[in-house]
Amino acid sequence: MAEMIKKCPECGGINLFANKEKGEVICKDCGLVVEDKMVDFTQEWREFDDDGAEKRRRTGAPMTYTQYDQGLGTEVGQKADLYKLGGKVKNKFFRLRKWQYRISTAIERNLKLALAELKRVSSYLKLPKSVEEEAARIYTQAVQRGLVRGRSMESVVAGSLYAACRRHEVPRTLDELSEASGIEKKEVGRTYRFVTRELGITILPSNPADYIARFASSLKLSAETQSKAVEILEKAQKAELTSGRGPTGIAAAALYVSALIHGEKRTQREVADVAGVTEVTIRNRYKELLDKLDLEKDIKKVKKKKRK
DNA sequence: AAGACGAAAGTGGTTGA
DNA sequence: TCAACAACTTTCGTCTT
Repeated sequence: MAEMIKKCPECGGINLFANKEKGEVICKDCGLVVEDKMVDFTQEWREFDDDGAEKRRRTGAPMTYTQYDQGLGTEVGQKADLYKLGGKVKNKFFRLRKWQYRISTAIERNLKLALAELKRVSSYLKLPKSVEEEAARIYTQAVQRGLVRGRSMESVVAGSLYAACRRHEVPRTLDELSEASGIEKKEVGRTYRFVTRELGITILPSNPADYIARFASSLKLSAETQSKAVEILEKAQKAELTSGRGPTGIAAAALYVSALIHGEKRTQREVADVAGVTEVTIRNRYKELLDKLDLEKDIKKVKKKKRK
């Protein structure tokens, strides 16, 4: 692409994220899909002979997981075909058809409802389409594996969405998902863990830097403050202050310090609220940051400036 | 008076026997 | 399966601006 889009037309955010795999550019602040036509023209296979080419080429209706039957459908035997068959075989096919019908309607009815719910929550959170698709895929798998049994459909939807967000590095906090779906935070977390474990979905621990952009914009902090916060985060990671800690807490603390240094002071309360952690957590992380990264001088500088 | 700080007790989840 | 444990929260009292 000759020219990169620098700002999100929706919210003016500068934190755009190019996901080549999905062919999209996403604004991490508001989730808007800024550009979805990053077409990859290269062919990912080579053709040696007609046979191989036949197998690898694909055409057909596009498949999507946000349709309950993925845009495809299977029915056992068409009626017209069945009457051509003899007695025994015909009976067998009728039995199969009946079972197919029973199983598929049960699953499909559930899926239809669930996907409607999924779309609702997803649009409430302004999640990009790619995340919605992923979540739908995860949910479909969960249903097929019978993981919904004993759990409410809504909580599994929320869990799937959360997992999809994490995989696409479009982080939403558990609190936000909880609010959007009306499911308790604990429950969302529980089903999230359950579903990812059962389906063997590996999720990289979320990077605190991913949260900075969104927190900063809801606190109306400047771009310098934001990049300083990311800088602090990097140092913190090298000092091994980040492992084992909640990423939102770290992100919040880094942002708080960075705001102090740039004279854009926000109270711990304010930062804590947007990050969905408590002031105490911010204080703890904040203290650690000061201890290990000697940022004291930076803060003192600001204080001196103020006195003048 | 509001915000920052710190101690203490409680919660939910992970881990290791 | 249970107890120890770490991270985080809630609550509350004290200090600072």
